[in-house]
Amino acid sequence: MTAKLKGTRSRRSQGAGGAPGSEQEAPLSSERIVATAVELLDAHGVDGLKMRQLADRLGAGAMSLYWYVDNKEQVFDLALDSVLVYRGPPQPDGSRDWRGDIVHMLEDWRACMLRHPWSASLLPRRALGPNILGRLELLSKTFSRAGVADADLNVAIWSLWNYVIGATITRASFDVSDDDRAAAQQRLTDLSKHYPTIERSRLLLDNDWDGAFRKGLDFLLDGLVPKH
Amino acid sequence: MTAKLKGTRSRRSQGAGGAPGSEQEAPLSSERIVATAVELLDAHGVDGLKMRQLADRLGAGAMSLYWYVDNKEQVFDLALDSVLVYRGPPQPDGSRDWRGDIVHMLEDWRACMLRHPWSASLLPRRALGPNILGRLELLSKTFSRAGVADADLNVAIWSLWNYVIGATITRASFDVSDDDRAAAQQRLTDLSKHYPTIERSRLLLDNDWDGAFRKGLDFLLDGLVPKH
DNA sequence: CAACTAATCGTACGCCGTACGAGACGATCA
DNA sequence: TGATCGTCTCGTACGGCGTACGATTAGTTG
Repeated sequence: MTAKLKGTRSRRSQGAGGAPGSEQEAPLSSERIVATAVELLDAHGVDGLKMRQLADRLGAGAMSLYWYVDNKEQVFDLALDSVLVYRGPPQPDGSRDWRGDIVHMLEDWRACMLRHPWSASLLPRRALGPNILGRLELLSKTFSRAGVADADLNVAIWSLWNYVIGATITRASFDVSDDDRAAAQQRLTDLSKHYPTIERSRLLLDNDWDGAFRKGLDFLLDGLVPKH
Repeated sequence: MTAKLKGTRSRRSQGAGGAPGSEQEAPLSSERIVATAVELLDAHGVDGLKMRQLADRLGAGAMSLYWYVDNKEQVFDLALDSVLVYRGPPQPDGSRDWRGDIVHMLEDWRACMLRHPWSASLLPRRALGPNILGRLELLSKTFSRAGVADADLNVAIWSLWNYVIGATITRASFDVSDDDRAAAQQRLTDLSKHYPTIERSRLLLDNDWDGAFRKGLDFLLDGLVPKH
């Protein structure tokens, strides 16, 4: 029935009667669907992804997608995981700078998600894909290398995971399309009015997000690994 | 036109012809709508809240709700903020145990959100309500009391905010209805199979979430406040 | 030729949020 | 008294969504 194996691919209709000059469409495939879904998600956000529009963009009928994916949720799962491929730490392996490796891994993770602002908020409520698990596995291995084990290891992994997810979601939620940046700023300024400490610190207005992320990360790592 | 002021309230129809014994409904109001929305969100999650069902539960027609709220998004905003009221730290004020106050505030915040698992994931993508801002203001004041100021204060607030949000979202996402707890466990066990370090540490299976939250929080606070 | 499989997609169904406008009711005023 | 108004309720309808179903086409295999 609904076999999801990539079979041999060949033929393609290009209109009626062989009219020349019509554009050549690549054949439909799971990969193309996912790649196009990522484009649309980047452009319109989570709520802006519609199956019909996705199919349109691929030059296909809406229901054709369902030969390759079970449902819209699976599109989310695949798009999310596809965005989180990790090349690995700069020094392939035996490096003893475990802390540098971890920081690199987490900053890269955050950067990947900020490049696709929908991804962070999607991650916690969707299934874990191989790329995400690969990152977790690598993180665990690196901590082991640093001498963290057992219960401490789980505490470390989850603390960092939580921190990275939270920081990225928060950061992404403060991004707005340039169109209404002014309006958003005004709204935040007004909001602050009745909260003096928040207003004085300009907490909602300008922040060095990257620097703050890095600082909190350092503090966490200071505590998470044994004295030295 | 669409005035949103709570006016004088009085009459209520109770069916046709004055049939006796019909149940008395409280009049519709913004408060009742929000309270019932919270009930439904608790029961069915973010995607499970439908305007028609909400109206049904209130004994009203679907469109009656729109006299009190602009749209569904506003229902989310109000429900979210309504869930985050904060009673304040145990020692009303002048206490010098700023760290205890902060920990209390953040653990209470996390507890509030875990009581309503939909709230954490909603918070970052919805408008900030007065209760949330009140918590932030109190947090800022407490840090000021501890001698943290200016840029450091913003770093501290956002690091903690990120950590709490991330921890709560992650924690909530691991909660499943008891029905399919077994299935979920099995799925995670299978997943771990190909990731040896994850499997050995049982990272995805059993965790002391509360303990881990508290530990990471302590590490963050250790770093965020000046030596002493 | 027939039978089977892989792939495409038009149509239709049920559900959603909500625009619109008609009504019901009490209060106000001529 | 009746006309008018503001407040509140809700039936109907519209457009858009995800997707079930089954017809259709084309290539492969006998």
